[in-house]
Parts: sequence; C-alpha cells; structure tokens
Amino acid sequence: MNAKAETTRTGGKPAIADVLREGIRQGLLAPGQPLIQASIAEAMGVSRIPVREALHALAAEGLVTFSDDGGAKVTELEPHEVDEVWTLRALLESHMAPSIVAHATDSDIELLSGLVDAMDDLDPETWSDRNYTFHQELHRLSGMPYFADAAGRVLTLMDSYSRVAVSVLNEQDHAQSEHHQMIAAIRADDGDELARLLLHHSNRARKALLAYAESQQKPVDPKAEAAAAARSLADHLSA
Amino acid sequence: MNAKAETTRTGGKPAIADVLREGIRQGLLAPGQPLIQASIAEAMGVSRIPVREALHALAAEGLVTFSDDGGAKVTELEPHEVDEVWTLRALLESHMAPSIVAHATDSDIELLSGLVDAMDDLDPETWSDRNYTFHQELHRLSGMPYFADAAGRVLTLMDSYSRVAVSVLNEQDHAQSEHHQMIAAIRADDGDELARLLLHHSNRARKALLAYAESQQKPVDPKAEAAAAARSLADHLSA
DNA sequence: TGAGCATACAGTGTATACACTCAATTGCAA
DNA sequence: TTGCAATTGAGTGTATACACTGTATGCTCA
Repeated sequence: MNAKAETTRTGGKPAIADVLREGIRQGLLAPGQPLIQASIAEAMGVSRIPVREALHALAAEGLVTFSDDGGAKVTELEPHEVDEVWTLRALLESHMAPSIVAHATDSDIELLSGLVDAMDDLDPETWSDRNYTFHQELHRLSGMPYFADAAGRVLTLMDSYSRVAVSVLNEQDHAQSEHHQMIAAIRADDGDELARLLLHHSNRARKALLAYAESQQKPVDPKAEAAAAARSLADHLSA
Repeated sequence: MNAKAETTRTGGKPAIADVLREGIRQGLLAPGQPLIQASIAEAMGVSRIPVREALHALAAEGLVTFSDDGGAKVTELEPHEVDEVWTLRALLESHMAPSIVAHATDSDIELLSGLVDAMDDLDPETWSDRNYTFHQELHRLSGMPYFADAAGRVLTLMDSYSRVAVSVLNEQDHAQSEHHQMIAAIRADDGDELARLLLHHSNRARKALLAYAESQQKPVDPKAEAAAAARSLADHLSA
C-alpha cells in the first residue's frame, strides 16, 4: 500500500527490498525457501540491519512469512490461496478498466500496443516478465494509485505461480490473443469490454492454474505429512 | 498482506508496529505527524532498530510515508485519495458478502448481533472503535484471508478519517441502522442483500465524508499557504 | 547398544556507536 | 543592516557487538 512512497528510499542505492522482491517474483527465490539474514547480508555486502528491514517490509507486503521460530521464508501459497489471490486480482483489474480507458492517452495506447506486439512469440520466461510489466502499466494508467497498489501487490505475489501456468500450460497464446483484444477495447474507448476481457483473462488462467496446482500439490496437510513420514520411516526400518 | 502472519512475532511482547498502528488508526497520531525514531524508541523503552523495522512495515502497509529526506510521517490522505480508498473498501466488502453469509455459523451471527446491539447509543469515539471491530469481524467471517487483509488494510488506513464522519456528520445513526439490516440479511442467508447493504453503507458514508473533507480542506497548495503566512506576517507587523 | 545430558552452533533480536546529510543558527565581515 | 560562511544540531543509515533461543552434536553412563 505504498502508493506514494518510492521504491528506493536511499537514492541511488540498489534497495535491498527491491532485489528480494524481484527474486521472489521471478521465482529465483522459490516459495518456502528460507531467507537467512546473514547470508543475504553477506551476498549483498551490507549488514543484517537493512536486510531485516527489507524482510519486514516484504512481510507486510505478503511476499515473506515469518515462522513461529522467527525465521523468514518466501511465502508459500496453497492452491486455494492462489485461487483467492487470483480472484482478487480479477476483481480489482476489472474495476479499474473504465478508469484505464478514460485516462489512456494516444501515446499511452501506442506504448501499450507496442509492448503487446513485442510479446508475440517470446520464450515463456521473457514473456512472463513482459506480461507483468504490461499489467502493471495498465494499473498505472488507471490513475487510481490505491487500486493499482493492491492489484500490483497481488500480481507480484502470484507471479512466480503464474509462470508455471505460462510454461507448463498453454496459457501464453490464449493470454496474448486477449492482450490484443484489450488494446482494441482501449482504442475503442470501451471500458465495459475491457473490464469483461480482464475478468475473463484472469478467470480462465485462474481455473487452469488451479487445476494444475491441485494435481501437483504436495501433501502440506500435517496429517498427510505425518503419514508420509511414517511410510518413509517404515521403509527405512524394514530395510 | 500478512494474511497468515500473526501480528506479534516475539510472543508476549507488545509489538511496536501494533502500538503505532493503533495510534495511527485512532488518530492519536494525526495524519502528517512526523514519526521520529529516537522519540518513539525512548517512549517505548527500546532502541531505534526495532522502531525502524516497525516503521518500514507500516510503510509497506501504507500507514506511514517516508519523505524524500528519509523522515517518516503518518500518511496523509487527500480528499480524492480518501474517496478512492473508500471505494476500494466498498468493492472488497461487497464482494466478500456472499462468502460471509455462507460461512457465518449461528454463534457467529449471535456474536455479531450482540456487537451491533451494544453499539446503540454509544459516544462517537467508542462507537467508532466498535464499528472497526464489527467490520473486521465481517471480513474474518468471509474465510477469504487475502480479501480480508486488503479490506482490513484500507479500513485501518481510513479509520482516523472515518471518525470525522462519525463525530461531525450524522453518520452514526445511519450506519447503525444499516448494521442492524446487515445482521438481518445474514440471518436470512441473503448474500446479495448483504452485498447491496455493504456497498450502500460505504458509498453513502464516502460521499458524505468527501463533501465534508473538501469543505474543510486546509490550504495544502503552497501558494495558499504562502498567502496565509503573508496574512499572519502582516498582522504581526501591524501590531 | 541405547538413553540422557552437556556442549556447540546457527540463527535471530536488539543495544550501542559511529558516519553522513541537511538545515538552521550563529558569527563575522562588508 | 545585510550577506555569506562556518558551525552546530537533529535526524537518519548502518556496522559491530552481545544476548538469547532452539537444535544438533557428541559424550558419558547404564
């Protein structure tokens, strides 16, 4: 919700929180991965203090979770959480649509359109990055900083999950065709159509991803984990 | 977006961020008020380090803003921002309504109902506190932690502004009657009606507050401030 | 061999100390 | 008196150091 605050506070410096946020978003720091203060501090060439501050800020953004023992790790989303977050994004984006159409100038539209055109036939990784930028740009155009901030936050939170949908599922082509339709809707000044497209865009991808996530789900249920551990133990003892 | 994280991390301790958050929400720390690390640290009997962490976390929540010079202050919302945040809350709450109705057990309803009944004829300050609790409880009942978190965040962000609406405007009676209607809608299992009520609830209050805020707006325009200073100076010199 | 206990270690939380920046104030000179 | 420069001070940013906690390791003893 730092709608007004700039991301980098200390002027030219790299801003530790930004580096971590990018790493988490791109999946370089995988969900569940422990974030050890000392290691991060050493890797970044700073002391633990600014690292701690960054971790707490990211925790407030939901990207990082502090366990009961005080250790920080990259937030893991369970399938039903991915579902909820994706729904939230759809709601926010579709609600911003009329405002996006109203605020977009010709040069904004050209920029967006160029962005989308340049996304045709990209490899999944690069496409995902551009996709993130595209949606962020849409949010910015709405002129609604608090909506944009909330939407950007969920976009970041689920980006590493959404990359799965892009690489594994057949999402990229679907999405890309919808992106072109969105540009057309903005050109046509049709806020309702843009809202409809954004809602549909998110919801289809959400369902595809959810189905995939549930099929891939590891047993996070403690009982199931305990059962798995018991099986492994039994195997081990009988060997 | 700390949907899963508990507010207090260090077990029994008071949690500095929580104290500040409460102070800001209740308006004890007024919008725009500078938050000096050393002063807070001394007041709380800790060093500046945990204070800094709390401030950064609150900044990520939007309650605190870091100026360009590094100083932190309580976030100030301009009227159009209050308007946007209030709209966001209305959207989120109304979208949660069906889920609230679906999840609310009989004992939940009794608890909510008791809460509302106890709010009749309270003084504005106490009523505002209970009102905050009531809405938070609604969010919690939805079983949608990310929606609840986003809604709770905006609720906290605008609470000190909303108190103005309660004390100065005639909001309390309106709102209270709508609260009773909400309970009835939940009892009747009518999610759409609850959504309608929540939307109406927020939107009416939003408009009233916006009109008031714009009428009260201090001259934040530098020129207007300079003009005011000039007037004061003239008074002083002529005395 | 196996159970219990002490020790070492990894990691976090925070207090202290020092460096840097910006602004205001003071002092000096014209 | 006015203008400018040096100084002081308030405030932030961060590195270092130490204390505390939980866990793993290893040692001792039955």
